[in-house]
Amino acid sequence: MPALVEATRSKATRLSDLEVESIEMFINFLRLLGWPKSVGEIYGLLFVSAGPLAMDEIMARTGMSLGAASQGLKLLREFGAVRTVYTPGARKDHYVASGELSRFATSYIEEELLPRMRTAQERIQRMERMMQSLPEYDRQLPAERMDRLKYWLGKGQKVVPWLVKFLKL
Amino acid sequence: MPALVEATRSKATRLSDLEVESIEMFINFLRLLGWPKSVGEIYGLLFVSAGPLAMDEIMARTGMSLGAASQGLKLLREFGAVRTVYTPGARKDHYVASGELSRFATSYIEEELLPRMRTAQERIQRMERMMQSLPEYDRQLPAERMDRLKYWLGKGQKVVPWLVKFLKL
DNA sequence: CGAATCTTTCAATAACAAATGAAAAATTCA
DNA sequence: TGAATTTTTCATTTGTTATTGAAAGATTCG
Repeated sequence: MPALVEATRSKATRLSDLEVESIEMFINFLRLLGWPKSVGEIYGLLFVSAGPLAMDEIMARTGMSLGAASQGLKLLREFGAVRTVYTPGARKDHYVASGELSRFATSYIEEELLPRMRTAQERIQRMERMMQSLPEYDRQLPAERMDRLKYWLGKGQKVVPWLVKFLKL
Repeated sequence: MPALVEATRSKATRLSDLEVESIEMFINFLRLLGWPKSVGEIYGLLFVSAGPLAMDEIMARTGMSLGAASQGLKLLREFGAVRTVYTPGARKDHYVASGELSRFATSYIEEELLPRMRTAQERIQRMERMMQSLPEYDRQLPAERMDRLKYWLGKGQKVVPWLVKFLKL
């Protein structure tokens, strides 16, 4: 039996109330950003962990599968929400939660919200061009709504960079 | 054959480029708030519509089912994103898109984000109490992370009401 | 009132997203 | 180098959410 799987079986200690509380909190928050439950589990566990944890420990404690642990950690690493720490004499990677919680919010804004706002901007331009060829009567209402949309998008574009700066500290 | 279904079949005119553009835009935006595609389709269509549309027209134009149209319109009505207008001599309800786009953002903040922040607040208090019983050494790191979380949550709680006010005009 | 029309509901189905775990790839150690 | 260990990948399975459409419910009109 491979060592990793063996460890997973034998080390399956129950989660403490503290860990459960933390995990639930992050599952809920990260779901808001469209992240799967497994990612919340990993981060929540690491958040209240006294020291770095290896992947097999995360698997054992949460009961999640190899693939979910690997992919979740990869994702969290990419977002800078988790990092590996050097552990002398250890072969496995060991992970700690980064304290930079704002990364979750800012990466959401930068990678989800802002791109969509840019796309919307382009769409609006195309739509206004298309509306030129509508008869005056058909143009009226949509044109008013477009104006409101542009106004609101402009607001968003003003507030978002400010918000990012504010969240980053 | 019921009149509604008959109408649905016969009126299935192709969507204009303008309508497609609008629909795609709103599908993308509303997905961000966790709303299903069908809702984006309805709102996007109404947004560029020159006049009120009845449910069967929405079904015919988008090709969506009776149930999806009914449920989507109900949802949009509840959020105040769509409203019915009086149409003399008409039996069917007729819908228009409300110009109040900020409703989407503010309802998301008020109904999704804020409740979770409140829950998090409670969890944090419980977690701090639980951490009392940890040995000093095990408490150190989690305690630091908790401080950062509290700091960040406090920031969020300050900025959100301000943001809501800003978006509401 | 009662027939016709319109709207909502909801059980069944389809579409989609997440989790699993075996196999491949990469890394480490002797 | 090569055996052991660790990590990643990805086809399959499982679970969740959205859509469908028939039936029930509500409304309108004569």
